[in-house]
Amino acid sequence: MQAKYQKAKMNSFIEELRWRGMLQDMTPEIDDHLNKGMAAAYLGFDPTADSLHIGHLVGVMTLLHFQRAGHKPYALVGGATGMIGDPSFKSAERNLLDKATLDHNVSCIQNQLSKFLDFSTDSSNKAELVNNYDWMSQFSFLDFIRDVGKHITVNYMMAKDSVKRRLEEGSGLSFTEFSYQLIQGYDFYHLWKNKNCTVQLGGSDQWGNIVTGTELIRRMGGGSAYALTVPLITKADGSKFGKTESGSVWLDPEKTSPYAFYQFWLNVSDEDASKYIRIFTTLDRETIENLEMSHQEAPHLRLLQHEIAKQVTTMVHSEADYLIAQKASQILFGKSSTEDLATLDERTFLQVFDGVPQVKINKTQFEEIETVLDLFGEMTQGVIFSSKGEARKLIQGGGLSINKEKQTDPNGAFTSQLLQGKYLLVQKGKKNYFIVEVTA
RNA sequence: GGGGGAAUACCAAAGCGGCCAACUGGGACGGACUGUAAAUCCGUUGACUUAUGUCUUCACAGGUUCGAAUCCUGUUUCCCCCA
Repeated sequence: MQAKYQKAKMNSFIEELRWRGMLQDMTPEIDDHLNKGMAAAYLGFDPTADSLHIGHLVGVMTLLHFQRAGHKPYALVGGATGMIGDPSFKSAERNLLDKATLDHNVSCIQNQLSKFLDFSTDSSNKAELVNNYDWMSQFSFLDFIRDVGKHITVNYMMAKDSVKRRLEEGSGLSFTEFSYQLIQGYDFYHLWKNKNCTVQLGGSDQWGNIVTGTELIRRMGGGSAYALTVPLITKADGSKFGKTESGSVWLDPEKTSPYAFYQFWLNVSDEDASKYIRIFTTLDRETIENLEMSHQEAPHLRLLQHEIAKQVTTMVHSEADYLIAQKASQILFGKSSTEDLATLDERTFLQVFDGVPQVKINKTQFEEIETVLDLFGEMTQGVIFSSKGEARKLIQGGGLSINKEKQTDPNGAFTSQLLQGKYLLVQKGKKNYFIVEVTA
């Protein structure tokens, strides 16, 4: 009875990915293999920055589903491969990072990963973190060339799409990047040999590298291993997923505030929402399908977006951060008043307006302000408006608010009070915010 | 090398010597509407303490004229045709 249940559960991994639209490709006998019992799989993360961004979340979710199906996930952070640079679908040779930066990045990323998977010591399928620098750094070049390089032909390596493309474009490819697939392939072999890791998961751009790994395992160890890839995330309008005007959406709250993170998901388009809720949340199929039906009935409520934003923000940050972000969003975008704005504490206020342009003025200047327009003269040095005329026009057009209060008369008396005793929130149009900080 | 044409605001593109800070379209920004969306409608788009006012602008430098984006001369750049 127990065995039967286990079996159904194991198999569910592929089924799970399939209905979530997270299955791009897999090697033939993988489902039989997973049905036999607990298997181990790994998925690699490139330490190109000191934080993961939401693109990496797809890999994280893949590992998470794998673990939930009763298997053992390894999250590999590429301390060694990061030194080489993966040429897959990159148009140009990459810059190399120095060792110190890489070390820093590796530890930051490991730290982030530890949040998502179950690393507790009592379960047999607990997640583990590995770093390929641990085994690659001791490998001498001669040994590597003899023991690994001998098993794979250059013809085979050049046939890979990722390499072929670079050769055809004529942009060239250094030997360093060319050898990347061998290193990654060897990682797979190493984990297979020492950790009984038989599956490698990855984005569809990793297919070539993963297959080099299964090939190495076959030739060097006479064993079999499997590959499974997930599709690259796309957006309905064709633009790149995971980018905003201000750059990548990071998981590190220092780089992308929880509020901005929450906003990113809230602003997902209707076309993408169904896809993303399957990929980025662990909600079950029934719940998602019900939400979709409700969404179709009342699209303006954007239930899907709200749910994605809630789930993902809570998972990546915390419930408290989610609640703050939600409250801040209501204040900023709902019908709110100066009083609502004043209820935000300073920390939240600064978090919400993280990255918003700021101008400092001193107390004397502040006291000299008589009309609304005075604030936008030399005092704020063209940060908010390039000229007073521009400010005047916008005010007359009804597009300026201070502390959420619409200003309609440029020459009217300036009556706004400071928030937290030192801030003024200037809103130019709907989404352009500026903070004026009054210093002592 | 010879001949012809063009240079106007973010882009495109109008512009009888006075009524030109310069038609119009796009873009951008703002407002209304809305779902922090799309579509639509409206407004702004040289600067100035908003004034039916002043100043600086139509490749650059000069000139004609009471008055020049508009006419003349030179310079630069671009396009086309002939070699």
